[in-house]
Amino acid sequence: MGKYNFSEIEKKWQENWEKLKAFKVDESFEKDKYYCLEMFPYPSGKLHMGHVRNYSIGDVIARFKTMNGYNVLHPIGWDAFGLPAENAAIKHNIHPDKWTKENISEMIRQLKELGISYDWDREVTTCLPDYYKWTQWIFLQFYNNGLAYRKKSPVNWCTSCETVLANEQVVNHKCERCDTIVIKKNLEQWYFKITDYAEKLLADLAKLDGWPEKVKTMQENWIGKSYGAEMKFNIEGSDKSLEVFTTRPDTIFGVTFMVLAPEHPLVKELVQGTEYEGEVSKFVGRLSSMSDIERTASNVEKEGIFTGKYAINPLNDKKIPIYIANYVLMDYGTGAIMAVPGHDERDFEFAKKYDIEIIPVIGPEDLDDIGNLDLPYTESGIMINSDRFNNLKSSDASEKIGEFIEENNLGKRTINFRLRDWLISRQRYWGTPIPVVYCDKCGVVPVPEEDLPVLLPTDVVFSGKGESPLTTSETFKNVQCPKCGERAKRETDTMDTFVDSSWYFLRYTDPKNGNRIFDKEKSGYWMDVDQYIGGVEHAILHLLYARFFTKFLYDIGISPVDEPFKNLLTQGMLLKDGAKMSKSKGNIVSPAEIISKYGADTARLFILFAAPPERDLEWSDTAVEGCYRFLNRVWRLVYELKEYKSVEGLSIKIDNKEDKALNYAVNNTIKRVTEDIKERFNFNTAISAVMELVNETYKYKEIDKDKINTPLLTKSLETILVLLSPFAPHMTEELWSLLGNSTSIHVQNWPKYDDKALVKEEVQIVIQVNGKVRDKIEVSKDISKDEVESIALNNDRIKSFIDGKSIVKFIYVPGKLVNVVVK
RNA sequence: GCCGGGGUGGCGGAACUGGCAGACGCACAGGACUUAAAAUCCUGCGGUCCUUAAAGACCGUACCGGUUCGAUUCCGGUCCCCGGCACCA
Repeated sequence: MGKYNFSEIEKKWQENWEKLKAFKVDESFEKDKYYCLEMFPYPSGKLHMGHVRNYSIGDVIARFKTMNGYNVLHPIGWDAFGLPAENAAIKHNIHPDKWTKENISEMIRQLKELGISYDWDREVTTCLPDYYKWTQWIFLQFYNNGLAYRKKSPVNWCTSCETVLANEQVVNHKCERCDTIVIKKNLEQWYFKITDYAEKLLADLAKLDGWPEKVKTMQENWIGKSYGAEMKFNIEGSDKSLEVFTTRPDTIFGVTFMVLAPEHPLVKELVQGTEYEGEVSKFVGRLSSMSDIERTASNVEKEGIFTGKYAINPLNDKKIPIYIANYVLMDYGTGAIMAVPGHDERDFEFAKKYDIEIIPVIGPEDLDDIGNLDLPYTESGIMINSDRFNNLKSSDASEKIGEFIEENNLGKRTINFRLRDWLISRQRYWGTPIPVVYCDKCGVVPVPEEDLPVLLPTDVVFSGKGESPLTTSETFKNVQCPKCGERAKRETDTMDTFVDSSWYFLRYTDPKNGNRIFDKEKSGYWMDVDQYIGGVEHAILHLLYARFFTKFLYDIGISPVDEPFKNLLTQGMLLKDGAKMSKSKGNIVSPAEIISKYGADTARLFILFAAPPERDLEWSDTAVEGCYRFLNRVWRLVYELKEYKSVEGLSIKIDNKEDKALNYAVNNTIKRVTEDIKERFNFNTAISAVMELVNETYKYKEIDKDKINTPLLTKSLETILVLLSPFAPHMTEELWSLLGNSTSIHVQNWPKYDDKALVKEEVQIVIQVNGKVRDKIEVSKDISKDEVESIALNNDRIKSFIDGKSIVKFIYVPGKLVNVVVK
């Protein structure tokens, strides 16, 4: 008998699929489309198990949809700009371009080894000019619409590497490369105005029924919408005033002090020339030299300093001291707060420490004595000490006070978001150049569309220090102003790589288009992405940015949809020995190792069988072995029985008990596998179901040789192979052709089950007494309640349990169980 | 602190709409085949008790309580684990 030689089989079919372009997309637009997308990888050079899981999940879905008659777009590409390439350049003296391209070809090889059904003609690579030209084009659209702007603002800075770091390159407040604590530095940088879309990004989360609740909640929290009021507090003895934002206008009569962030622009002015100036600037200086980690660690004690100045509460003209303190953040709200120690934990702690007055203004409804109120009281309740608003419910008071301040021009009701604008400048070489020129005469001049792409130069020096390596390229830096033709300087920063990945799914719809970002008809046909699959670590950044881009491109008439991803599946992490697989922990299992030992089909099968896709997956070497054994078992079964392959079109006749059982199993398995894949993505139970059918078929072949129903047996074998084909594409293809089929198993129609085969004449009914199973009986499926009742009550075993007791109730769930309730 | 997910045999997990808890697989044990081993095939496999045995009884889905004829599933409360956010005014 032929042995299951996985390495030979896998190689053979991979070459075959490649030659035939087996998974090339049909662009006729006639069939219903299905766009199945896995998050494209960074080309690190090596696939890890997380990739294998990601692409295996996507591949099963893509193949399943194809077999169900959909025109499936299943592309792959490379998120190819980024820091590791530049680090390699510094460390190994290899150009990022070369390093990246070598990694890509290595990863292509590994992906092909896994047998994923990609259309390799639609590859997208973000570091190639034919892609980043359009990234730059999008930048210009943002710029022209006022959504790309420059601003000076504090950014993450590593003092050792002498460069700006992206948020994602700051791990635990430290530089991921050298572990130096990151500080803030004031730099002029480019931003995308994502805050203009805060409201839409939040509201449209409600449309995303196919997204996990978890991801939506994370985005909601990240956007952080809060309703409140903005109010002006005049400063005593000054024509200046302080603006504050509060979500609790109802507490305004309890304001006993104000606090400014140390970076607040008015701080200097408030203390200038006063006895407080020295101490205050010392305090501010000390805080600004602190790293984020020192300043914002959760257990840091509140500390502050009095400015010597007072503000006036606009509602009761009360004079309140102005402080500066570490716990107020410049980048939320207005950078200044009205402090209500009676009803806010933080203000309370501060007031206690600096001995500031505390006035309660809200109490619980059943409060008898204000003296008994436990402060700080942060709940809602009934207003006290609040002049004409006394005795109102605090929620109503919020409204009333909001109206009052608007009527009296003291402020306005407003909404605040936590979301900040997106800083996209990076002092990096290996990224998309920002298409902008600075001219002494004309100022900021965008590069005209017809001059795109602004190409990355190659004559640069990688020192790993200081400014962008692009500043070392004279040919790049020095240009003519596109407007006036005078000498000008090119922007030498590149864009955050998250910009590149924010629109790649749109480019897949028309990846080769040289004239436009993508064809309208094509993107209209393919978008939106029906199923997006990736790690939950992208829940906020990538998925929020991609939504932002899509909405913007929709608004300017480019994107056909305003939400990119209809359904999102976030896969769980891979664990080994209870910990996340990671290089630093040394608990990595390499896909290459598993593939060479057991083959890609086993690797795929295990990773889908061991846990449902959303859950974390614990690696088990012995369980991998088990999956390998299962594939061998299927191999032997089909190999041994291949001579039974029946003549096409022969109808299946079922007449004995064994045939009926196998026929039931075949149809039931089709039903279960179909539902498990289609409705729940529960690949683990789908695979279990196929295993059961394999077991059944093994049993069946042990009956008398002359009793074997050849067409039925063939049907069973073919069903096993077809149902298993999305999971183990190589082995099933080999066995399929061994059974004499001339077309690929992967173009077969997904099997349909026969309802009639699933009807059992005899059903098993469980008999319970008081909810406990006491016996099981076989009865006709159409049996009436009265008949069941009489059978149950005359059953000897049941009799012994109801003997001497009276029957209170008789419950019959048709086809399932009866429950005799006795007392 | 807030938000999300989870807690079921020795292990991964199943039970989809309130109806037989533990499918399928792993590990383990016993047996068949074999000179032997591997592979393969068969059998057993939640706990306690009882019995010569067949069988049977009771307990059991983190914990406590509730609803129900019936709860892993629904409700109230408690504990623990994992993930995200966090001085957000």
